[in-house]
Amino acid sequence: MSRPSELTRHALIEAATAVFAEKGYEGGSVRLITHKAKANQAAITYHFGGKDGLYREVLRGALHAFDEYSLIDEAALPDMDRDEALRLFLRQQLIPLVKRNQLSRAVRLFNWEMLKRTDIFQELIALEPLPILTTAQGIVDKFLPGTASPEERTIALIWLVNQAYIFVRDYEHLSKPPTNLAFDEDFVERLIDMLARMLGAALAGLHRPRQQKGPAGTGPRLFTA
Amino acid sequence: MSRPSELTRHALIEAATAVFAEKGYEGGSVRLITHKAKANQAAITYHFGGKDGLYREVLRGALHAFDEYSLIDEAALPDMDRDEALRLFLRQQLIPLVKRNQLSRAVRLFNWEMLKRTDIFQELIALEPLPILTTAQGIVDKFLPGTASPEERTIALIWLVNQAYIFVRDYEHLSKPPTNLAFDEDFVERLIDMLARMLGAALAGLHRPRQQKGPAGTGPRLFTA
DNA sequence: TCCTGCCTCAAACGCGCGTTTGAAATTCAT
DNA sequence: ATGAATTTCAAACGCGCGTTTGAGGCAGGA
Repeated sequence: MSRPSELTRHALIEAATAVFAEKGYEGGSVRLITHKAKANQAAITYHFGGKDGLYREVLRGALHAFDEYSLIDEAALPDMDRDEALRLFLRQQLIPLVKRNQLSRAVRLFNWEMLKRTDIFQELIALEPLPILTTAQGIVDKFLPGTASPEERTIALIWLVNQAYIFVRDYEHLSKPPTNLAFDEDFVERLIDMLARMLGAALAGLHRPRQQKGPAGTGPRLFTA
Repeated sequence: MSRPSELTRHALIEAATAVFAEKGYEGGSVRLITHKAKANQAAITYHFGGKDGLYREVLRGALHAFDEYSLIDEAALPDMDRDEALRLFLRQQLIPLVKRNQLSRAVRLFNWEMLKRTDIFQELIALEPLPILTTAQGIVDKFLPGTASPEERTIALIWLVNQAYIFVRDYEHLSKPPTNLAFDEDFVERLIDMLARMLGAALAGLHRPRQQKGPAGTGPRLFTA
């Protein structure tokens, strides 16, 4: 660890994590990263083989941060109340709005990957499932009955995972006119509460009787025009 | 219109609309656009003052396409059943999944603007409200009682607008492993139905008692886990 | 015919990007 | 201390980007 080479390695990963979390993979330039890390541009190629290798290391660190700092104990999830689990899940995802720590940077990184998937990310999660996804799947399973189709489960999963990211994505837009939302802790608490009620109702509503209005699934095609 | 200059002008706008709808503003290069339009690169600067001017024209066309081809008659909205309005709204937003027409390209353009807001877009909607937003606001108003706070209305609006885009964003990811969703018309119909039920329940659940687990209307009790 | 405004074109400009180069500096084992 | 391996460094390379240049084509009126 004290070997001088490890020093710049660590500084690069640290700087890259901050930059990629803020700007995404494409938006984060090696010039900015090396400047923040007080290192030479060539160091990235030397230590990581290139920008992609550095990003892979950053993603690994983010996955590790989830193991370490996650609000949700994966093992305790099955025994949890489903509304409580939903709230915990939302709180974890909305952390970047009020905190700046390792967990919030990890959430931001995964948020970017939701928007623009990277091959590097794709390969990484092919080996090991993303913690957020397994958690979300667990929550969905608490709401959907065993009779739900795989397709329904998949849609619900994708849907749930994206719910909090709507507000994480770029809250700077929302805090300026015409929206003017103030993202302080009180607001985020209200947001979590409101979202928890909405998402809970949405998921709970899934295995209720369908719309009485008509045969929704096989109804007339309106896409012809 | 038949003046030779109008010909390349129109070809440029046409090509630019397709390119920007597919790749967004930053991702769409003038070289690709001019190649598609069989025009010279300098023509963009000549006719529109630059890439931004061309994009402004594309956005104007998209707004016009909404006026022209929208599935939702803004005037008829207040008298519509709220679930029906929700379904129509979702159908309109999910059109890009199954059709490639002017409306679907407009939806895609606005989808990109949801992800990465452009100054050009920002200025445009400052003058005139976005049709999608007013429609969504109308639907939210159908669900939320007059007693709801402005903050709640705002959050619900932002939330609703983003719901369909989750699936529009990049359905190519979802149609490949490990998701493997087939985006044919039948599937999109089922998706609309499922989302309509979920979002309807979510919005309707908002002006119900808060996280009380008691009231019988809110859903099944959580005796299980 | 000549001129004048409109329009097109190939080429080049300046910039930021990720990466490579080759030598200097530093570290480490012998 | 010495030689080899490791690590840093400033500079440059090649590429794609949006834009500019300046010459040239092409009308229509005097």
